[in-house]
Amino acid sequence: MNGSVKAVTGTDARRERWDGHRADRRREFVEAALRVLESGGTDLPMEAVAAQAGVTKPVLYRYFADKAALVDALAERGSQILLSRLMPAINSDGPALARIRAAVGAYFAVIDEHPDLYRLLARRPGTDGAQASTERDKELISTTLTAVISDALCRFGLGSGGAEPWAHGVTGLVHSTGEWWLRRRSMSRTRVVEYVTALIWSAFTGILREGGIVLGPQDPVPACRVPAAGRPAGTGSPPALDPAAGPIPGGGTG
Amino acid sequence: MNGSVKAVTGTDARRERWDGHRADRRREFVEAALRVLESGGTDLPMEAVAAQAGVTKPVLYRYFADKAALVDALAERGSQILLSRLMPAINSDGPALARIRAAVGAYFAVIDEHPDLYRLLARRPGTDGAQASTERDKELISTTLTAVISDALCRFGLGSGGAEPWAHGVTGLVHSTGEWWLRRRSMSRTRVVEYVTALIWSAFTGILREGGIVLGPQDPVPACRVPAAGRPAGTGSPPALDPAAGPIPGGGTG
DNA sequence: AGTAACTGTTACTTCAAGTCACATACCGTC
DNA sequence: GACGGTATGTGACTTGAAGTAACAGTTACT
Repeated sequence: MNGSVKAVTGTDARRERWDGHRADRRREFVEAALRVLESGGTDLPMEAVAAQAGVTKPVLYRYFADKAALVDALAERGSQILLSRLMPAINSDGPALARIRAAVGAYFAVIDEHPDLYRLLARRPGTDGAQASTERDKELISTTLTAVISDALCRFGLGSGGAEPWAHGVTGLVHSTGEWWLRRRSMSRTRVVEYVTALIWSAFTGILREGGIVLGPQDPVPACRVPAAGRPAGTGSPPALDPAAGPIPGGGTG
Repeated sequence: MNGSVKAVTGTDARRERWDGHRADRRREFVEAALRVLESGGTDLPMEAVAAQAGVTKPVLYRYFADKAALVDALAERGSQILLSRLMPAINSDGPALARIRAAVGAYFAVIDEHPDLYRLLARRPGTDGAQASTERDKELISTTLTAVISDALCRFGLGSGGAEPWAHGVTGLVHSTGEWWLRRRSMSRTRVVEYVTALIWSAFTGILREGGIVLGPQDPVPACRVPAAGRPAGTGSPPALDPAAGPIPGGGTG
């Protein structure tokens, strides 16, 4: 009889049996790596990861070409964790300020829960240098933020040329403050969050104000529909801040 | 006769002969390392540095305990280069906006000239982790900025409690945008500088505005006298941005 | 039974960091 | 002029982690 898979699909079922299994296995190792990070310290020896997963190095190397690949996977995991907390906050309804505060709060909550992962990804060991997947995680976040900012600017009828640099800027702002806070913890989390929120809020409203728009803390902004991934940024010019050096309306004395 | 040093100072002159020589020698190696960075790539093998200096490893190791120490020295050098361009810009006279622009411009000019050094210091290899001189350079810059911001806030009669987180935030803002720009160079330098300046300017004026002070692009701020090193930040609370909402919604506990 | 895909192991190579043992040069002291 | 303290330098080593090679067992489809 031929209930045999081969007869039905035309391929040897011994091949397909394992499809998708790789992904599971990789996840296992990522979990193991996370456990090593939690217990261990700042570095992440491959041997320890393998041991934590209950096997030896060569097995690990069957699923990750090298250490950079593992760290990459960790980065992706980290980004997922972060974005899954960040996006609901950013996309929540409510006034803009509350959303910024929620997003910043979520960010600090995440790094508070996963300090080791954060530190690992912050300064990549293993990712030696330039080309190979340079910081796909931060890039992913910045890209997402680019879309959000770009969207917001468009809604106010402003050029979105600044979206990309500003997204990277804000990402770095939060990131650096986060690193500093983790290192020192010289103030409560709610307090840092409040300070960071104030800074971003000021920056945001200030940019709008340059475009002639005044936004109050309670004013709503239509929720962003985040597009699939960041468009490379639209067009527009940097605001001509300095009335002496160019056009643009009545100096910031609003 | 005894023109001998020992007779005069009480110590063997064979000891003092070398005082201060170490510093010179270390400088030599730092130069060599810079040359390696320029020609080579992203990594910095000790052997290459030694070779570049015309000697072998053990000699290098007589002046630097380990690689981290060398990188530290490079970081210090980098900070010096950066601060020597940054501080005149920040402390120049002229309106606040112009000074911010000059400072941001100086920053980008420096990283444009020393991209490899910048990249090395951005993600420290060798500095394994926690304790040993964690990023003395960025810390130094942030500390200096803390002083500047703190000073500025005081001049406007505002609490300086936010100076430290904001300093780290702004440092990170510029840093991240710089990294992104170096990687991509998708816009001209003057353009990024303008965008970053706009963001910082907005943040700055916004913070002042929360304190009831309106600052225009042309308005001067008394030049900062920068104290020797950053005071640990003063006192004050985060601005209560949201008159309606009391405590924090997002993120959970502090 | 034969075999394609996995499972896993021990033992190796490689490479850079860092150390050891040893040899030489300068120059002030005696 | 011999002595010796501080430097100069080298080649050969050790160590540790990344990554590889060769080999052996298991499962389930053909």
